[in-house]
Amino acid sequence: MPSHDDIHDVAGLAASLDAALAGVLAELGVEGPPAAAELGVPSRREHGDLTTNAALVNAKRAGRPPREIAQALGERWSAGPGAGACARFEVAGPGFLNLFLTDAWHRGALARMLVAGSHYGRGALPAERRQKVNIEFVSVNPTGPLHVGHARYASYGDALCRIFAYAGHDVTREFYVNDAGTQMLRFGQSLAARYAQRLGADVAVPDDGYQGEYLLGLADEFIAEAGERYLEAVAAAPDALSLPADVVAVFKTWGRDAVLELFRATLGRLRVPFDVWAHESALYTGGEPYRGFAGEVGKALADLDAEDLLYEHEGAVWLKTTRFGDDKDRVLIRSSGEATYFLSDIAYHRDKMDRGFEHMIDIWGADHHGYVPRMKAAFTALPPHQPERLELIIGQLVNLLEGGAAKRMSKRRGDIVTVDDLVEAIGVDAARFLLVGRSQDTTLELDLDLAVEQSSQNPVYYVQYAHARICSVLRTLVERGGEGAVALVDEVAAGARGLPDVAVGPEERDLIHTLARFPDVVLAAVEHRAPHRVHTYLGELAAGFHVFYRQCRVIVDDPEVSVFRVGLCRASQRILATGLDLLGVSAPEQM
RNA sequence: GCGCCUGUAGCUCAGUUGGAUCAGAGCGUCGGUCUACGGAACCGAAGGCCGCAGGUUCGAGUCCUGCCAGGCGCACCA
Repeated sequence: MPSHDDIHDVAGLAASLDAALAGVLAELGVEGPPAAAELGVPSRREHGDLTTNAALVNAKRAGRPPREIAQALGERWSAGPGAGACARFEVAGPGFLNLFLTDAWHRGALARMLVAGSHYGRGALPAERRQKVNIEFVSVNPTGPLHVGHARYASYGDALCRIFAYAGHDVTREFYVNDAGTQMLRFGQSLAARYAQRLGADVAVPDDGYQGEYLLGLADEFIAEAGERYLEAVAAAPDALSLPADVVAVFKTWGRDAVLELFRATLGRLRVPFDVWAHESALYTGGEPYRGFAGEVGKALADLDAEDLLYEHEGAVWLKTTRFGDDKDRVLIRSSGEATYFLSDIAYHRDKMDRGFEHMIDIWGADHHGYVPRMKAAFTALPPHQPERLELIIGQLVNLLEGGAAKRMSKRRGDIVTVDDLVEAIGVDAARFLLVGRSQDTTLELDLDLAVEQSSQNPVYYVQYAHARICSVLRTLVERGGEGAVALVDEVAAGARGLPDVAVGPEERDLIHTLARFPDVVLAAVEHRAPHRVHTYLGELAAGFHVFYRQCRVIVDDPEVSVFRVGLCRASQRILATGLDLLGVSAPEQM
């Protein structure tokens, strides 16, 4: 929906400047297209409404002083495509071109935003850059409740998905369930032990099992469903570790499904939905076995064998990951005959490629970053050998403080602060805004006591307040008989007319500039995989609105001024709501 | 020892991927503002050699190198 042919949005204006620049350079006899320049809103009002470094960037190739090129560009643009938009221009500093735009341009820009409504900036990604993308995140093994660390990745990943989709990508959100392997075995054994304990038998939870109390609750649920049917079998074993596989399997499977239900509920409360729940265990079933493994795992082994990348050593089967930059080769099949986690992970990514994703993103915690080189190597080893299609994003950890001291969490000890605890304490909106407010590259300091104590001054309320305030103003306007102004703005939004011909004041101008940046912010957030940019932007937009609001009354006698300001309110309201939604935060109409 | 991330105001963090007073925001502290549409707001002050030292160029918080400090990793665990 983005049209780059209208000068009343920044992208369109940039295109018209590019055209003028090309003309200037052509006159100077420069071959080829101009170097990419930046067009942005300067931080200082004196520097105009928009400013570009186009002359600076192209001066070297043109062999002329930057200021001279800027002057020529300004003249050519203001006389040509910029005729109605340019009030005046200025060549500044080493060669910046500062553009001072007319009130008419600002009104036009605002009108365009109103027409776009809650879709302003949607589809900002050019068609050729849109892809079918799979984003996998959280992906924790289903052995216990989600903790605040997971909440960060969940919030980050979900926001990234929303922003990708908004910008134009076709996004699939995926949760990989690690329900095979040793950890699940321990989990099943632990649950069996708790089950027996609840029924009066003396079976200990394995030392390296899951000690958390939540297992008692799960055991009770299990008893409610299955009764004492398995008590004899469990109590007969000398200890939980030596339980027969078929008995453990019952607890493993039931427990997994129960925990996954908890995940769904918790993530649902956090507003983090998933399209696909991919089970590791499912990778081992179906089709003809290869090297003793069926399903996707067998296919992966066959593929790697065909590339001549497997070998046996000390009873284990290894993959030559060193061929692709890893420090050492890695085991795929242990000497015991069991698959490693690495093997199923390879099979899993192979399957993702099979499912036709052009681009795949995995979001991992920093504690897994040592795993990156081997995963990259394995992915490169698999046909069609396109490592750039797999992107591994490493998110830094959450540092939990309690009483000013670092708190260490351990799921096996059962000593954790859960996502539900956090949401219960400060609410979903505050939690999500907090968790997604910082770059994923930096460790997040989370002082729970402080978060609870200060939740009422969480920055999220500043942004939400701006939205609620606008809703309130518009309500009041209607109550006082101002439906006419609202109706006129509706007509502008429908594209039926323009905004009235009023002068645009400095605060109004600033607010329009900020609003106009939104599509660029969305693009930058996609480009850098950085939802926190939307977070930062929303703070600036809310501030800009509050300043405008303080200075400019919306409900005034002059109907034209009123309509224009209602338009400004409406556009701000829409963009605030859209931006908040991209972060999974609500935009309340009153607080 | 090797690898990844981080080091900006008292605290928590931005800084549009090299641009102009670029030293920024929020919180905290101190002081102001509206008898009008929501004061969860607005305005102002104090507070920083952007970890340290070199380098690259018209120009560096941003890029390169070397140190220093913190976090996280370096399994036939996941």
